[in-house]
Amino acid sequence: MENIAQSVVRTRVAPSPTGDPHVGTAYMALFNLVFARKHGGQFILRIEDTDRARSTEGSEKAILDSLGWLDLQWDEGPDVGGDLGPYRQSERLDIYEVHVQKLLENGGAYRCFCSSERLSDLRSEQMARKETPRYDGHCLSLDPEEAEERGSNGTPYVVRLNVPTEGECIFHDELRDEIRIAWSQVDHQVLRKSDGFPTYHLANVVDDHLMNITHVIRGEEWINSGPKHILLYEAFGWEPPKFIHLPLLRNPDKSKLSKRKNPTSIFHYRDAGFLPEAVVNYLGMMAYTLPDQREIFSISDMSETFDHSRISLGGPIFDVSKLKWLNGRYLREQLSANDLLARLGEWKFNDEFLGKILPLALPRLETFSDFSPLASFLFSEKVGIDVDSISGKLEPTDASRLIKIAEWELEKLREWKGEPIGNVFNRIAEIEELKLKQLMPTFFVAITGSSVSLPLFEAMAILGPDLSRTRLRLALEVLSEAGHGLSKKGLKSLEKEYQAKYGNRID
RNA sequence: GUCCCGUUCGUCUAGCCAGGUUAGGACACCGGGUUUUCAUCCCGGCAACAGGGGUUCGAAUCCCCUACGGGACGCCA
Repeated sequence: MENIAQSVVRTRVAPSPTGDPHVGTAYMALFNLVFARKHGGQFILRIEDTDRARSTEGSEKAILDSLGWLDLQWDEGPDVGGDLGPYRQSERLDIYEVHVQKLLENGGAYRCFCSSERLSDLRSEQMARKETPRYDGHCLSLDPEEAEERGSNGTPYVVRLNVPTEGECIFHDELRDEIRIAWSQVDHQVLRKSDGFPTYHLANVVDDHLMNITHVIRGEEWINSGPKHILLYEAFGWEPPKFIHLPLLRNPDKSKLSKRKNPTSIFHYRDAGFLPEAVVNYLGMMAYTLPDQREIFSISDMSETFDHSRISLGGPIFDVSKLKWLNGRYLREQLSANDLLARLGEWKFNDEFLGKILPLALPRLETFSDFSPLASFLFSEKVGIDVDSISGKLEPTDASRLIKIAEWELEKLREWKGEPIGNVFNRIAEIEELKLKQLMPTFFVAITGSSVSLPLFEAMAILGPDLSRTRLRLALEVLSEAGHGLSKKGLKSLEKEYQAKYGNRID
């Protein structure tokens, strides 16, 4: 504790802008934030957008917006700036380049010219021999000068970490004490890809050091990469930060929390009508209790009393029913009727949101009182459905298949708007050789809970991707409970079929 | 498969580090009360130290083994 007080504590959360803003990111951000606040330090937000195939601007904005919605305020970041920026890794390429050169010079890393074919052959050979797949050090034996020349001639190459062949890496985790991993277990990690971008490992270590991060609080999934990071700190002659690895949030089946099994997008909870303070409070309850065991607490309550040694290490299951109870307490105990009005206004009862619905509803109205039944599904988390209505004009098992396919196709959508959503269904109808009229009743009911409703594509656009996905999942559950679901085998063959007809799925 | 991390009610957890508790609280669930209904609220109930070996007068707590769960093994992060 004493050495924590001596230097200024700095923590960070470093999400990569791919896909939806994840509750796991918020969970990590919260613990980093309260740790920094407790010790009078700073909390930094850094965007790790080194995967140029998957990173998107939209996703970065979503991260900023969602963490902002939760009131997890960062002291430095890409939007607010700071003295040690830039805070977006894609803007720091020259910095990484300098450091890569340093490693190349001091032998901490080496150039590797192996083709991806050779690498994948190597991998399959190793798998066949039941060995752990890893790089065999082929290019390590290259003469460095010769390698440098080949590189400057334009031959594509990657830069790999030079890992000791013997001994073990010992490092400390503040919650687990000593962790020992044999160097023989550590792969010669690629540090710079052939496109010139750094990988996570390099960028992360360089940035954490240059941004004076004192405590790296991150998910348990990183423990095995610890040796790579320690090795990099050593190669640069830097003192490593302290590490705190938090247990991972889990699905009810105990696997790592994933959107396949649970709503993981922060926006899902916003759109489904949760209060940000309740969501944060719940996240704080995962793996942690305040010293006095309070259940209702704010970020500042948690900051004032935070003690990282109270973190429990079993992976907590993200259980929505307790979150709902907690949200209910916030609603009932913290809000007056007037507050509630204001909050409902912030949520969906405002001109902007209603304004999107009204043009769709207007042609379908005879009286005002027709409006609410038409639009109520946009204000609900889920809708009431049964097997018959869900099946529509399809056989129930076909409905299951098609809903699954739609889920996968919808995930590919970059822009969640009516027209592209419509295109998805048109494409499915075409490929499956169905008329849209046969296909759509199922989706109408799944999304709106009724066959009398607003135009579906526009309605889905308004509902948002997260709630739409939840409804499709619910429909699948209803079908499955009635015995019309997809078996494990069926799902596998569907995936193959899907890949053949529609192309690869994305994550 | 190899390595790493973990394991207290169905779930979140307290207790463990500094061995002695009827193993406590909360969610969920069940029952009762209040409420014109429902919800809230109140009362009650259910339910756990993964297993086996040590150490000790005494183990949820310290040590070892086993089992189980999870994670990592990418030019993803």
